[in-house]
Amino acid sequence: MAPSPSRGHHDRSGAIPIRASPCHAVPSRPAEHTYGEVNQLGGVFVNGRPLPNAIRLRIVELAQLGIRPCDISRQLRVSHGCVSKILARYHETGSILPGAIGGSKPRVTTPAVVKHIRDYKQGDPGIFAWEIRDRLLADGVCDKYNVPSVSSISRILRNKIGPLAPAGPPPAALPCAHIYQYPYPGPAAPPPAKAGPHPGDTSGLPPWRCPARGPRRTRSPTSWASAPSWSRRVGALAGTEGTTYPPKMEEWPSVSRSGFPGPGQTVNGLDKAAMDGDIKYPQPGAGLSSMGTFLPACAYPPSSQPGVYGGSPGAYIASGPPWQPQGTPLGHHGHGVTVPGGDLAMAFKQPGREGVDRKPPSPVGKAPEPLSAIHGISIPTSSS
DNA sequence: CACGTTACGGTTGAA
DNA sequence: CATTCAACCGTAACG
Repeated sequence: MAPSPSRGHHDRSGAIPIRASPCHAVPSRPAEHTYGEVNQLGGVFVNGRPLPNAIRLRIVELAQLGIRPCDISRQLRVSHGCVSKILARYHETGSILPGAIGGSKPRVTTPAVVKHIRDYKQGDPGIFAWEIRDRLLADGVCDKYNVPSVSSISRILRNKIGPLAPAGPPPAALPCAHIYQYPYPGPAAPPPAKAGPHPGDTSGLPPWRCPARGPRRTRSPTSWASAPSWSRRVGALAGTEGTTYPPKMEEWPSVSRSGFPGPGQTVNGLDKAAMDGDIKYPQPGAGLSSMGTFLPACAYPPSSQPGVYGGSPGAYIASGPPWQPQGTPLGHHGHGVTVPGGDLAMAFKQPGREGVDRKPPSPVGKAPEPLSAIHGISIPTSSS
């Protein structure tokens, strides 16, 4: 079918000339073991999957240090579009986490909604689905974003209310708004939450922007930002107190949500282990230097993964793009170096830096300080 | 050259 | 259990 129905309107090049992996992994065989592809910058990525939180974090951190997006892009070997997107999101939501992937939107057909539909139907058996929809809106049961589609209502009528069965279980009457509650179950992590979303505390990142709270989106209702609730994977980091992590771990274990542990703490508990994992993830790249060593891995838990970034790092990591120009000097410090995200975060917390951070992409004039001071990253601002 | 935007191919997970 | 669908992803390329 149409590839991207909703999105496009203009067709850029029509056919994508080249895909990311110039050399080996031919796109034609996606599933097998092509878990890593190499982009034009030599960075490794997995098509369809979010970048590791560590990298996302790094992007934001570097930006806060005054590094220009283009330099961040080069340094981390992440496409500038991606850098741009992540930074933009961070500015807007305060979170570096990717949006919730997959699944469905929050169910609009909550018991309460179904109950109302049933009521409407019982009250007027001849009522049309669209009328029900209107009434849901009119009665405030739903708002325009939550209201079930006409087809959904039809289905509900057919499947759940078909025979006009007597009302079922007492649905908690929750106005649509409640649908969007944060379900975070997290038994494991006692949410520091209420405490106070202070900048810098658990969130780790110095929000140079206030934490995303409250309605702020301008995009589609379901988009990431608005995604507070159902996107269980989102929002842990920045400003939000999410704290509960999906047991699935299918996502990124520590780095992200643990939120860059503050100063001196063991990173929440998983740190060590998680870090270990990180260590195994070598980045082909150069610029990352010490960073590179611990970055991504965290994201890809070896064994538990269904198959994705599994097992051998080697498989995932292209040993380096053939065309890879530089041979990083920083290449590898022993793997022991890993500076957990926490360090970086701490670095940020330095007083004084704050002033600078607020800088959006453009103004930045100069990098205030050589990152090297922080973690030995050298920024080739002049590379080109 | 920098960077915002978007087509595209991809993954994910609820329905 | 397999399929469908709609969300998100990052890259590459356009502008």
